[in-house]
Amino acid sequence: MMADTRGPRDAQPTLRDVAERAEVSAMTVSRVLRDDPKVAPATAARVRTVIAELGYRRNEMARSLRLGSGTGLVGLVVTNLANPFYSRLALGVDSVLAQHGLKSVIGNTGQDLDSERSLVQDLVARRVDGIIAVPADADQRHLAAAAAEGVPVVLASRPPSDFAADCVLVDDYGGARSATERLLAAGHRRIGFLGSPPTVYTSIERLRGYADALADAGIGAEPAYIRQGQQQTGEAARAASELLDLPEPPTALFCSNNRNTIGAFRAIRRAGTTTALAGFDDFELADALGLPLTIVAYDSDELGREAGRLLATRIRDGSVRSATRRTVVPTTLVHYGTSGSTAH
Amino acid sequence: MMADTRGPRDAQPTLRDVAERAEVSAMTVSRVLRDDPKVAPATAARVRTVIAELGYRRNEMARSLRLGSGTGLVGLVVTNLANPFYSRLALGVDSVLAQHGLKSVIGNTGQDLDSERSLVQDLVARRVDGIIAVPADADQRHLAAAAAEGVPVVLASRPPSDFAADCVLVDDYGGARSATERLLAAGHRRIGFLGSPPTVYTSIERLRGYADALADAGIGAEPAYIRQGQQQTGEAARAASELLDLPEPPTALFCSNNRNTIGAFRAIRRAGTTTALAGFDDFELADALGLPLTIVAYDSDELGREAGRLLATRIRDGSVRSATRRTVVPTTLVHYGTSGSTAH
DNA sequence: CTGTTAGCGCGTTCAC
DNA sequence: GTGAACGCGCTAACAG
Repeated sequence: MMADTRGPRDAQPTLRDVAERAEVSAMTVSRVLRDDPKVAPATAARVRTVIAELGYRRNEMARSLRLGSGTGLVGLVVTNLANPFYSRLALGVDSVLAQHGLKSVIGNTGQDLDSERSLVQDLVARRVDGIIAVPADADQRHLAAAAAEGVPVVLASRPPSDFAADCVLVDDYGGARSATERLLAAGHRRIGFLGSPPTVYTSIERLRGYADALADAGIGAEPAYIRQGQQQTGEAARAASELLDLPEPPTALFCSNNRNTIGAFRAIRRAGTTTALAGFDDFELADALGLPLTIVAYDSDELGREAGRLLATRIRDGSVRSATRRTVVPTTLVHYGTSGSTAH
Repeated sequence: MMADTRGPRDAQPTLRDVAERAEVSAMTVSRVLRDDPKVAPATAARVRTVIAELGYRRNEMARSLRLGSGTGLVGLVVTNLANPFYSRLALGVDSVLAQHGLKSVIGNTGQDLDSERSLVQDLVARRVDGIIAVPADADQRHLAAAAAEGVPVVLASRPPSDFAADCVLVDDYGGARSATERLLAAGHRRIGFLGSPPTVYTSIERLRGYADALADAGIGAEPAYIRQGQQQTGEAARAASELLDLPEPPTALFCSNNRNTIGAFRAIRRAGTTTALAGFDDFELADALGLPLTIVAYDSDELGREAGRLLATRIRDGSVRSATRRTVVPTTLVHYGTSGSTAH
């Protein structure tokens, strides 16, 4: 017999509260909210007055439950929102989803597979209308399960493994390859590689692009020049320093993401060498480092927008099982010099 | 007589589906889910098997509707997620909320009051358990309305106007003041100010700190040295250039946020002057610009975490009407030189 | 034009 | 131990 602890004005009013006060049935209020023309103007006006007086707001959750329609919520699972790349992606996703009346529930996994798993399960339990994810790992069984239960899944930046889903990728291979080719064209023969853990798809592809470019130039990839696993700029700087300290150090470095590029930049500046630098992912102030820098750039907003579009289409069409689509966002090679920049 | 368009395996199974297949009542399944000990072990085992077979997941939305408990969702309203400041804030919020079993629904307003308004209304309609917002404007009636309806509101970075709410602020005044004092101590007498629009609280406070520091040094604030309204680095650079082109240009610039600091940096480098630079908000690579730089730094993650804590407390205690709390996050003055950095 | 009945998926109360 | 009834807030279908 616990008394209701909420004060009378604490609880948000329900449709019934409005109905009683307006002296009509709940149905009539419901119709007014739906702008159903079959309500007498006078009645509708009275109901609207009461709605305003009470500050009534329809409970969208209850509504979606009744309608069997979706919740209007989309899960967005990223590895690290603090990375500008992912925040831009999130922004792109959000901008497109907003146009479709969808809101994004964001979740940060910190590259941790367990977090990702429980996050996805929670999103499914909350009955999101779809999920956009940047999977942390090749183990994507939780995402596959969600997809199997009829929740549309779109992957960003990394492809699905062992299940079918739409995805938006970056031209990892091509971008890495052309950046490396540029270094080769500049006469470099000893080119180092710095990248994130080799379990990540993007890292694998970018390494492949790098290695193929070298191979085409008749240069075998030198394992001693390849350092993988650095996630933060600090680790990256250390790895770069190790390469620069080699008896026969590389004369150029290619970095598979902006964490590594920034780390490498710091190492080069400290070492005082003239090592050439190229990297994947653009970043702010890349033009202001006072070092020539070749960057593989791409539009991460667009990556998000495209993911949003793919998902919105799935949701609208309810086409859970139609053919899977894959989009690849192109890359551009940008050269930042010691003064200004030139797109290429 | 429209047939159900969903295939049999499309829909997520309900508690009843589990009950039928396990040949028990819905109630028993419900009990198993709640780990109610009053279920025969054998029955429980059978139910659990079916749950696994069907991949059943409880509908959290329906559950929260029935329980009258919250939705477990929190609205997070920011002005620009692409700004690292806000993405870190979001991350901080999310990390704390996650510990309380809450998820954040994110919304980006792009500093647009109308978007903010509709966003907040939508969040309330979705029955979020609370809202954390970085309000775009002094007009916060929509937030006040939400609070009045019993939805806990916490403001970050800017204080509530015309209503009561918890908030987490940065020491805008003190930070700006000490940075300006530092420039004064270095001998500067003509110090320019670059800031965002004067409608924003943080901008007002930071200007005040700047002006008071000057006043204490017996220097009147010179209107010609004050440029407000720049939101992006491009505009900021132009404004800075205008100051540098003055017949008697300032010998130092203080910038009220990192957009303006970066813009000013570019202008100074282009002009080739030795203008001293100080700014609010730390940013990556601030140490690598090859220019002495004084930065008012603070922990934006912590700002988010504190906001999350305040909100979580409100939600847990249901203390919608207890006294309002205000936290101020301290700032630190950091000096980046042409080689390395020193905290101060 | 308006109200009544029924039920979305779930959980509480109270019987058996 | 288990189940039937009832209701959370809302709305489609069917009366009147």
